[in-house]
Amino acid sequence: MKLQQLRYIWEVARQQLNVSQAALSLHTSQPGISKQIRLLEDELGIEIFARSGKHLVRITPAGEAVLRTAGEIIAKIENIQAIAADERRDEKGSLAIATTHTQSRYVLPATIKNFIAKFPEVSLHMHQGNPVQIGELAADGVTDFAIATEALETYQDLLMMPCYSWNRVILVPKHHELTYETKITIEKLSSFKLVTYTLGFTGRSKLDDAFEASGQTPQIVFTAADADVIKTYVRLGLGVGVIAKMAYDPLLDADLVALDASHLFAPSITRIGFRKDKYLRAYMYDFIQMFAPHLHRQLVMEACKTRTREELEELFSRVSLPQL
Amino acid sequence: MKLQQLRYIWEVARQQLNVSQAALSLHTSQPGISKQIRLLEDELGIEIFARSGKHLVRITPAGEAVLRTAGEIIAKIENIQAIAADERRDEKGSLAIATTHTQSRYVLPATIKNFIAKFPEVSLHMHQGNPVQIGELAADGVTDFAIATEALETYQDLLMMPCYSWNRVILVPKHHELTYETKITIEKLSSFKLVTYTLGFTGRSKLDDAFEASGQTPQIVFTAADADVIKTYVRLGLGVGVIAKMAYDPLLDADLVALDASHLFAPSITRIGFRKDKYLRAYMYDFIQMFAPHLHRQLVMEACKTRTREELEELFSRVSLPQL
DNA sequence: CGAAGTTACGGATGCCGTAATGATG
DNA sequence: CATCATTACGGCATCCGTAACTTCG
Repeated sequence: MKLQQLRYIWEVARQQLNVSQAALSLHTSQPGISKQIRLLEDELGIEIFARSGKHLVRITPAGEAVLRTAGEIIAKIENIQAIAADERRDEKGSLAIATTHTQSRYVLPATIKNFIAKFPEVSLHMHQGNPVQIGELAADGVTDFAIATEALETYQDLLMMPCYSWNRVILVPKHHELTYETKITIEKLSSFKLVTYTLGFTGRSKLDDAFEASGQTPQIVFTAADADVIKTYVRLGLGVGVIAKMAYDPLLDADLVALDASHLFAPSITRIGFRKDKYLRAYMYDFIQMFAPHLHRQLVMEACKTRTREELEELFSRVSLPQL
Repeated sequence: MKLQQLRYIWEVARQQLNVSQAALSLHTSQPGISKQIRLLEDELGIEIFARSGKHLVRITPAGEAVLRTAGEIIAKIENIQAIAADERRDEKGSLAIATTHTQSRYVLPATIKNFIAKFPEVSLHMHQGNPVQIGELAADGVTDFAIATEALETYQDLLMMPCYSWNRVILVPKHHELTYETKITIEKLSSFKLVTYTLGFTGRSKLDDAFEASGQTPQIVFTAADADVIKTYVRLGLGVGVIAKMAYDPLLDADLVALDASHLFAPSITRIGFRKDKYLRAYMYDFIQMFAPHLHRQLVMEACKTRTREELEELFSRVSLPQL
């Protein structure tokens, strides 16, 4: 069994069983991969991929188990390389982040600006997706970090740490009637057509919860995965926008008015996470702290030592989160 | 980086940095290992072993981290092979058990007899040692299982499951005055010279606890790691023996009398354990159940899923242990 | 018939073992 | 001086890439 072979089967699985695609992404030849997979299967005496004629059509049950283990091995190999690079005080490296539009467009730019100033030799790779994809990317070891607000509890393998708490603003054109309200209520808001995030994005669930709790049914006429699209439709007069506060840019969005809605919705918490068995390069700890100042190296290391969600929550219960 | 190189550094570390020894144990040549270690260190750009001249004298701090990770990788490679062997329904394999003299001499023979009858193609390897060594052997992946009564709580990486509960007998020559006592007390026992287990072996701590609790100081004149030695000295008239009940053989020890001492000491629990990240072959599940019938495959799998000691204890709190 | 996987084959890399050399205590 | 690690070197396996072939949709 060779490491290459494990990388090959892993990449083939990642590329939906397309060997040619895997060859491209690994910068090698298709026949080489094909052959090595065959050799590995022969050595193990089992089929990892089920074939229909010459095509790989699915992963066998045993293959599932082998691939999972192979993924863990590959991650640990990368850990060894990272340990060595840290020991060498090598400033070069890469940082791959999976996150949502909201984060990469509105929150991360400031952090990343500082980060590249301090670590000019680290190459950055942003992967955008919905929270489920983000979780998978980090859990599969494709990215170093996942940053998102929703749906990240579901990944057993990810260690998630709270970064900041935030709430929403109501976005309306200038002189909209809501701008004259002294205190907007959920009931009042229910009477308007709303434009907000798609289900599963950027704390959308808390918004639904608030309406549900007050017994109102919101008139949501349009949803989008990112605030830029929402703003566009608010400008078109489609309805009242409800977006994350950090997604309102006072300069670029000067034509719109943002009304604070913290009293209407429960705050959401944005988290950063990574695989539990991941070795973090020194600059990765720095990145985390630049993004969330309370997450200093010491605290992150302690979080890594926790075994259960309860312990983890207890650890962070003593930490006060920044409010956005 | 190659898997061989990881195996090499791992074995060198295991052999107290003796490359020649590692070469022997890996059935290869010393220069080959030497060279591959150098190549790996060059590739990583760090030293894994610190050298004084040409001798490896210690492991560098970075080397510690690399070696730990290498050990995990090697274990996972073995897991892949085990998954494949199970899938092939291969009855061949090996089972390495680290345990104490008490277990291998008195308790395991029955289990092993059944096991080899059912799995004649599995080769068995017994490693004997003190509880600390036993824990290390299993934690390092040298053996599949650790079976012992003491000191196994300390290994974070091992999943320990209770097998049976047992207590002690007092061992005396025939017609010894204790054989005429209707109910032996701790106080009475304190008045005799005692021969029992060495500290750290076979539930010795419970024995000390019982004397401590009653404010007595036992007169322990001789200790040994195994009951055979203890019996020998009881036969010599050195003192009264206190051994595990299962170590008394009515046939072979017919010249001695075993007096039940369950009322004097708290019961001890013997446990079986293995590395948490270990894949268990089908026959390993069978072995566990042959040794401890309540530990059926389903239960062991559930135990593997627990994350904390509390969860684990809760799982087993509902299970009644056999009493020996 | 085009896309994708397998077979065939030649070249080059590199791993392993033997033998010789160099340190170490 | 005996033990142990490193260097030197030759043979052999094997891994890779190109080219040709085959199969499936």
